[in-house]
Amino acid sequence: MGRGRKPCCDKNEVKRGPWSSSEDLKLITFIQRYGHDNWRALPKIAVPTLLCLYCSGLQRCGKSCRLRWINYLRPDVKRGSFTEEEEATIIRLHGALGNKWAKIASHLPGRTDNEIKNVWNTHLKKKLQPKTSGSSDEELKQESTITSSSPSSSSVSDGTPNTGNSATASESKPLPMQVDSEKQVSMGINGGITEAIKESSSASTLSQDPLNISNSSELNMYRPEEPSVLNYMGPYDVNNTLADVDEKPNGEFDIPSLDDNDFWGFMDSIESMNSTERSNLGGDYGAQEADNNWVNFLWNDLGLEAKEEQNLVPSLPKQEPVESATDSKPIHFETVAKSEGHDPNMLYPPTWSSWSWPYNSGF
DNA sequence: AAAGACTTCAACCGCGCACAG
DNA sequence: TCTGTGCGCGGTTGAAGTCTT
Repeated sequence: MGRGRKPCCDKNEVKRGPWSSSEDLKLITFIQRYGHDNWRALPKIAVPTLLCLYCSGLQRCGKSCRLRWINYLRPDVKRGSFTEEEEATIIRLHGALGNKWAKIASHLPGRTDNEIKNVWNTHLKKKLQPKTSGSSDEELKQESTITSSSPSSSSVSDGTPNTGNSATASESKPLPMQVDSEKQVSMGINGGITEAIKESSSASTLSQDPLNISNSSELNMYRPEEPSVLNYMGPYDVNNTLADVDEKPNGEFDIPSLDDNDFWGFMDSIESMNSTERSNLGGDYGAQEADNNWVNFLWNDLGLEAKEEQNLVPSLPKQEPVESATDSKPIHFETVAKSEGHDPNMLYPPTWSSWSWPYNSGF
């Protein structure tokens, strides 16, 4: 043997397994800053910048970064259970295409091939099994009714497959980091926000964007209630740590430099807290809800937002030379005042429409 | 309450394809 | 044409969660 493909990265050098919140944060800040034209190079860009005494940097294989981004982190990924309509579409397309998960996914905006593959293997295959083996005419008829009534069937036959990535404005807009409402509610870090979201998005949580809000009374509803990372009283001195996140008079925030050990240590500490520690905080800190903490922290607690009118993210240079490990630059975000009466103490959640997604490669 | 079985799904792996030099 | 490189895809794995006994 011996002549196989060269492995994309040295397994001894890259980290594997589940992603931590801070790794997610590092990945997304880098993608926002540099894009993802070259997945394999991404960790190489990231590592010298991120390498510091405390945190080991984004020591992930580019492939792993890509997977994490596509399947979990990208803003238009739709999470939560599949609707009956989506399931019917999968069944129909699987019948036509077979295990072409990526193709099937292209007809289901916001759904990833991996997710569809999982759903097929865990639910749909079993669901269909009794039908295919000993299916009665009644059952078959029922199935064909479901599939033929699927509104998305036209998009299949018209020969213009939806890429599934563009999330056109007329379609149901996915939330930034959308998760299903039940999961949202149990997420620890900003239970207040997510409770409000759940209440406000009564029947169709997926068809409307609960964060796309326009007046100040609605904004008030989304202010994080206690406990929040902003008043966290755990083992870290959060007040000191968060003092690094300077709010400027115009509503801008600077995320601390990536070699800011206090800040990143704090981020790491949140995810590493055990359930007892979380419950000691007195809030809705579920034992397994550490993932996405950074999402809530950034998007909701800090209210970060790309500047739509100035096209902030695309205007950043694709790559800036990093001269040395100590030459890291702060990742800088800006928030947008929602109105003239912008209250600097108010925490503004982002809206999907304020995201201007800069990358051509399918997003 | 505990142990084992089962389920779920994020992540990994290796391959094929496209493309550049 | 050949070779190397990178990306995307589909199959598979295994940790964690849930259910059953």
